[in-house]
Amino acid sequence: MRELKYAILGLVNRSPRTGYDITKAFTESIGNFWEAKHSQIYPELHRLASGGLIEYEIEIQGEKLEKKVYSITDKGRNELLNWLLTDEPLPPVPKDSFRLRLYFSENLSTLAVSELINGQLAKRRRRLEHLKEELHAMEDSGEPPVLFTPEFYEYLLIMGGIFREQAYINWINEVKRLTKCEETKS
Amino acid sequence: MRELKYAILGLVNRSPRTGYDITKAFTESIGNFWEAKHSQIYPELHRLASGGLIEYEIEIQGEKLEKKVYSITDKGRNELLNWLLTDEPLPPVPKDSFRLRLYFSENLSTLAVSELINGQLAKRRRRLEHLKEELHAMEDSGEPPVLFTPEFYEYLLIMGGIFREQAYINWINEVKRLTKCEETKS
DNA sequence: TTCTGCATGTAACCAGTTACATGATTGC
DNA sequence: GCAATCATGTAACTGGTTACATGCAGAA
Repeated sequence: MRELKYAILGLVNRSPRTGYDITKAFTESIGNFWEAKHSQIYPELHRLASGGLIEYEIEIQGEKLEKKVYSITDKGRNELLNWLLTDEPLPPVPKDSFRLRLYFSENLSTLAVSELINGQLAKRRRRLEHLKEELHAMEDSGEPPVLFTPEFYEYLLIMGGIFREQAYINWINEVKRLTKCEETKS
Repeated sequence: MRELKYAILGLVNRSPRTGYDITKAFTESIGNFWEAKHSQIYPELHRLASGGLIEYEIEIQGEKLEKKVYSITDKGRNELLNWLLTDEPLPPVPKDSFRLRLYFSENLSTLAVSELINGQLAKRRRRLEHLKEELHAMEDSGEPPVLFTPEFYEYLLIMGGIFREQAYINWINEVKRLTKCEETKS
């Protein structure tokens, strides 16, 4: 628990950045397995700063726009490393509302079920395509990522998203196959 | 949103049951994609009952133990069907703290990274084995589930869990392969 | 000058967890 | 008699979302 804390520590550990930068990061690569809105991030930054895990300098953009550029402290880096080394039990399975609907589909007509399934399939395919584009963008931009660098781990995590979404799609296809075996059996 | 509501409606729609029964269901098959504790379920049952979506009769167990057996009303069944037919955008990606740790593993030694990875792999394998046992238990107990029955959908959902966990394991194995390519390249 | 993006915050609410609290039943 | 399990609830808290609220900077 308290994992947003470590997500933020990990980001400001890579380089000093503003709350806005951090918010953006959660919509980019890291957003493939952790999301957070600015309304959660700003209060957390205040907590981390008052706990001495990060600190900030005010930078002026243009004439008078103030931005707070946060960087990690030794104490913060310590807590981050500590958390990275802790071994925790598997978290509960992710809640999944498509699965919940399918589970109760005994109440639907076969047509409605197939619409439910095909709708989900289309959305999952779109998500998969986005991830593949991200991966290809990384592969096209110069050398393959050097082992154990941030870019390397980013690459692995995008790959992880692709595996996850591909498996979801494979499962849905299997579901389609099984729900249609009366049609195809004849 | 408000999805616990529909999970409960779906269950009491299958057959009348107590809060305790519902709680148990969330630790069994449905627990592979939705979890809830009794402390969340009882208040929700009160809300659903006062909204007229379910109703209960008090049954006496033994001498004086009262249990409330809830059943669905027409209004409740209607809302359930309605929800089953609604099409919603994909929910945000599930939060995943192993992925978060791996993402920031640039701060770990290669040994620590491999411990992190192997620890996760072992836990995922155990979860996968449980799911496979559930599936085999279903397959062994008599006929294959009849299409479009609750048992059929339960079967599909356990299969879905297996696909999900298997993909996670496949990804971790790929990560292992990539993080060891210096060793194996020579 | 107008629109998009940069930048920071708070308040109210909702979902979910942990802990507290109690008591009956059944099988050994 | 004791332990496991059946049975139902509440309170305090944490994490996260939605909505409210404001204002500057840079580019067209």
